[in-house]
Amino acid sequence: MRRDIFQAIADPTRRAIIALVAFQAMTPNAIAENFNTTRQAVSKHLRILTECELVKQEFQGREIYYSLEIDKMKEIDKWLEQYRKIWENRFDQLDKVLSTIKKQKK
Amino acid sequence: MRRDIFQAIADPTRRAIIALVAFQAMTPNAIAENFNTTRQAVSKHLRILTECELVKQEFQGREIYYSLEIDKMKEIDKWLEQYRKIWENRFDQLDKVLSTIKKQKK
DNA sequence: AATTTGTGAAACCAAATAGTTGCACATATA
DNA sequence: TATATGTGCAACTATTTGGTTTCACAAATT
Repeated sequence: MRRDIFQAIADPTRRAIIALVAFQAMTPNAIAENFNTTRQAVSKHLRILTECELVKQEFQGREIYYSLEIDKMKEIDKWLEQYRKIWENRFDQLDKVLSTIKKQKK
Repeated sequence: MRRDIFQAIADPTRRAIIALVAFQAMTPNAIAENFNTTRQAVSKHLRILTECELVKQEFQGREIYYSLEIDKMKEIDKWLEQYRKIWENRFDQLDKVLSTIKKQKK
């Protein structure tokens, strides 16, 4: 069970759950109402998301509220960082090209 | 075969391939040298990456050079956007708290 | 022309995945 | 106290996944 964050967000249902609990903490039942699957299936997704700390649990009596652990999302951002540099560099190069064209016009 | 970009980056070998071809275009054989799997396994990963347009092929005789399609990476960035807003907002709120504390000190 | 090299694809396999049903159990509510 | 409710977990299943081996075939090289 290699439960890394990339594998966690690979499943579309899990991404939808993430989107739901990003705005407000929700119970498994409330979350499950939004999908065509059983509550147990959602529960399994929540377990995976909890295991890799993408969501956190808050116990309130017999209810469990799940909410997004936003810090963990930054790890994806961190991974993207190196590639963002690449596409920003390309923009820099485009800028150079554009400024060269402007100079030629003058 | 639902081949979306999130599923593509879920596999660690594929992320490693992405990292390799980000810097320079490489042939399947050259890529495979970096892993403990067969060339054919790498070929399958390349097929998946090509299918969801994360890498592009450049044919040169009988060799095929693979390189990163950086634009596609932006889709992940786009998905992260909504969550980036959240963590940036939280920073704003932290800023408010900090400035309130500073005021109280005065 | 014969051989080597670079590649993709098909057939097969073990493991992982996402789902289901059925359960256990603690907490509310009557 | 008896019942209803909210939840997680185990067992099972069909499908997907990542890997291997074997092959086909075109492009280079001899």
